[in-house]
Formats: sequence, C-alpha cells, structure tokens
Amino acid sequence: MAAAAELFAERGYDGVPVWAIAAKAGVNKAMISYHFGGKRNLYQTIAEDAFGEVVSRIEELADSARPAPDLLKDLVADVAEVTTKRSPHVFTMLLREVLAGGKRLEPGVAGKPVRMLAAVQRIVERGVREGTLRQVDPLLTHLSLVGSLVFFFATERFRRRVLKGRHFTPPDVSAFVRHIQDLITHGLTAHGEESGSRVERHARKPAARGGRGAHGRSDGR
Amino acid sequence: MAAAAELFAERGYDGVPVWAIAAKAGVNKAMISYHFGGKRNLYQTIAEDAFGEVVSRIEELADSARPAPDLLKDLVADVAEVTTKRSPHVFTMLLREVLAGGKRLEPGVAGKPVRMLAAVQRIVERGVREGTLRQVDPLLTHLSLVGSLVFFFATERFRRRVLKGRHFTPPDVSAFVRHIQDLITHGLTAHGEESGSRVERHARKPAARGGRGAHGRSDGR
DNA sequence: GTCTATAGGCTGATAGAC
DNA sequence: GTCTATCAGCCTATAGAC
Repeated sequence: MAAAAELFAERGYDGVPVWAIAAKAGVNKAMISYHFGGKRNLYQTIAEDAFGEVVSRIEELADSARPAPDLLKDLVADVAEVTTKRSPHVFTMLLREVLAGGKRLEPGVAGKPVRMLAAVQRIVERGVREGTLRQVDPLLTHLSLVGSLVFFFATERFRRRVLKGRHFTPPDVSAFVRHIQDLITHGLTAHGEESGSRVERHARKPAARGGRGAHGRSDGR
Repeated sequence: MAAAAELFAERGYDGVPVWAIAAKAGVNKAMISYHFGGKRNLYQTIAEDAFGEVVSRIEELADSARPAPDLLKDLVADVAEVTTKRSPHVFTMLLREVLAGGKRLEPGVAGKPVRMLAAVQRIVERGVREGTLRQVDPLLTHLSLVGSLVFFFATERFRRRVLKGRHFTPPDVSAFVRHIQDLITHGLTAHGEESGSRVERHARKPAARGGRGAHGRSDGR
C-alpha cells in the first residue's frame, strides 16, 4: 500500500501500471489482484485510509470549544503532522481527486473533502460570531487556508527537484507551518480592531489535549 | 486545443484517449496526429501556450516599481482574469504538472513554474526591503499566496459539482479575489507597525496601467 | 486535408501449476 | 498463498484511399 500510494501520488492512477507497484513492493503482480481485488480496489483502500485520518483529525478540532484562531493554528500543525509522520502522500492524492472532480471515488470517500470543508467552515463561523476572527467569509477562508496547505504539501516533491541548487531556503515544513500560523494571526484574527489601541496578541489557552509536541503548536511558538 | 485542454485538465494526460479529444472537437482522430504531431505534442503546445500567458503577466508585474502590496493585489486580479477570460484550465494543468514533478514536460515549459516563483519572490523581497511588507519569508509567502490561488482556480469544477444544493455561497471568483487581496492587506502589509498608532490602510496609488476593469483591481475596491 | 482500417504495443485480470 | 503464462481490451500512430 505504501508503494502504491507513492506511485499513485507521483504519476496519477492512470499513469501507474500494476507491475510498477508490484515491483516497488517486491511482490508478484498477481498478488495485487488476489489481496486487494484489483488495481481500482487497491486505490480505493489507500484513499479511504489516508483521507479518513485527515478528516477525523479536523472534525475533532472542529468539535472543540477553544478559541477559533487557536483551532485554526492547531489545524495547520495537525495537517503537517499527518502528512509528515503518517501518510506522506495524502494531499497529493487528495488534490488529484479534487482535480478530477471526485469521479473516480465511491461516494463515501468522495464526501471526505466536503467534510473537511464543512468542519473548517464551522470553526471560522464560530470565530466570526464570537469576535475572535475578523468578519471573513467562512467558505473563502477555508479555501485560502486549506488551499495553501494542500498546495504546499502536495508539491513538496516538485520543489525538492527544481529548487536544487537555485534557491536559498529548502522548503522546511515547520517554517511553513509557522508562516501560515503567522498569517492567521495577522490576517484573520480580530486583534483589537474595536478598541482604538495597539495591536496585541490574543490570550493564550493551555492546550486542550496534552503536549503532543507537534511542529508549530499554536501555543508553542 | 480548447477541447483537449478541458479534457486534460479534467482527467489528466493519461486519462484522455485521443478519440475523446477528437469527438469533443468534432474532428477525426487522425487529424490530431496530422496537425499536431501526436498526442504528446498537442499537450505540449497547449501547456506552453497557457503557462506562457501566466508567466509573462506575472513577470511584467515583477518588473514594475510600484509598491509591493499593490503588485501582489494586481497579481491576484491578473491571475483571475487569465483563468476566467483566456484559458480556464491553465491552473488545473499547471497543478497536475507540478504534482508530477514536471517530468512530462520539455525543460523549457517545465521551467515556467519556477519563473513564476522567482517573480513573486522578487516582489516580496523588494516589499520587505522597502518596508511596505512585514518581514515575511519570500518563498513561503509565494507558496501560501500562489498556493491559495492555484488551488482555488484548479478546484472550481469540483466545487461546482459537490456544493450543488448544500452550501450557501456559490464559489464566486470576484469575491475570492477580494478575499485574498484583503488577506494581503491584513496579513502581509506593514501597516503602521513601527508607529504605535492605530492600524491604517496603506496609501492608494493611481493604477499604473489604465483602467482595465479587472475583477478586483487593488485600487478598485 | 480528411477519413477508414489496421498494425503494434501496453495493460489489467486470471487460469492453472505448484 | 504465490507464481508463470496468456488472453482480451484499449490505446496511439499511421498507411493508404479519396
């Protein structure tokens, strides 16, 4: 499954012959039909597994009552953690599916991007309602935030290849996480707009779920 | 070419048989080999054409001496204009290429994403140097900004399909452009941080190149 | 320039030996 | 469970008639 995920992410479903997956996994190509029921089923299984992990993480955050800006920052860190430590190819595969319009997936899996969207929207809506976020549109905010994230993680391979000797900063995940969290702070939070006073950071909250020590926890700058 | 672009964007290079392109274009499939020299050449021609348009627009902006925040906002509007009025499938195709690591394209075309990256970085670097932008990392800023844009335009078809009866806002291009420009204003510009005073908008500049009336010109809010 | 017919290559799945 | 051999389908490209 890991071998297949990498190949599917890199070349797309139609671009990967079954023999390539078998070769990379060090097994016989007939075994894939035997154990997974064919190429399409293998793909489906991988997608379900990977997308499910991301969705459940995001929905867990959306169910929290903590301040919306903190949740959004944790979302960034969570997403980074999933893709770096669990399934490196989720977002490439997810993005390919979204580009295809979700035609290839069975309904249950195809709905997962929509659940992510709904969860993020819920967080943003509450933040706007409670005044911790500026008056931003939840859908557009979701698209710009998640768009940045998905784009970054899905294109990591490309950057590694083309930015070899040319550019200064090698794409560093934790730096990117901090950058996005910083943009959330400056671009989305309502810091003191109603008072005429100097901009100030919003109050810190102790982390709701113990110190997992992720990349750039919103309370760990 | 338009027919092929749409199909390539939707299903990917490997997912589109030549007969499908021929059928959609209303021509015989042998004509594609005759006029373009085969499927791969057709793809290459389309990619070169579409990517070139975007790159030249962005590089033109990067060569301007106007304030960096204005340039970034115009970049957003320009990108939106190209994809809505000229080639609706550029970003889907571009994104697919980036996901593939640029392996399919000849070097000249593959370098175009890098030129976009370099141009945006140049704008951001100058903005930071001149103090019109906060002290942000140029590469990370490029990735988050362009990532949002590319993601938005590349996934428009998906949204139209899945957000049919479910969600309030149908994805509106001009609203998204304004949203991103707003994020640039709040998240990237250095508005009065050195003075202790109230946040204020940066000074307006008259548009450098006549009133083209694009979606959300930075001076047309 | 346009079309039909076909060649030639590659792919996914599986029958059947072990 | 695993492997080899093979089949049937689909794809691109082109030869050759018009």
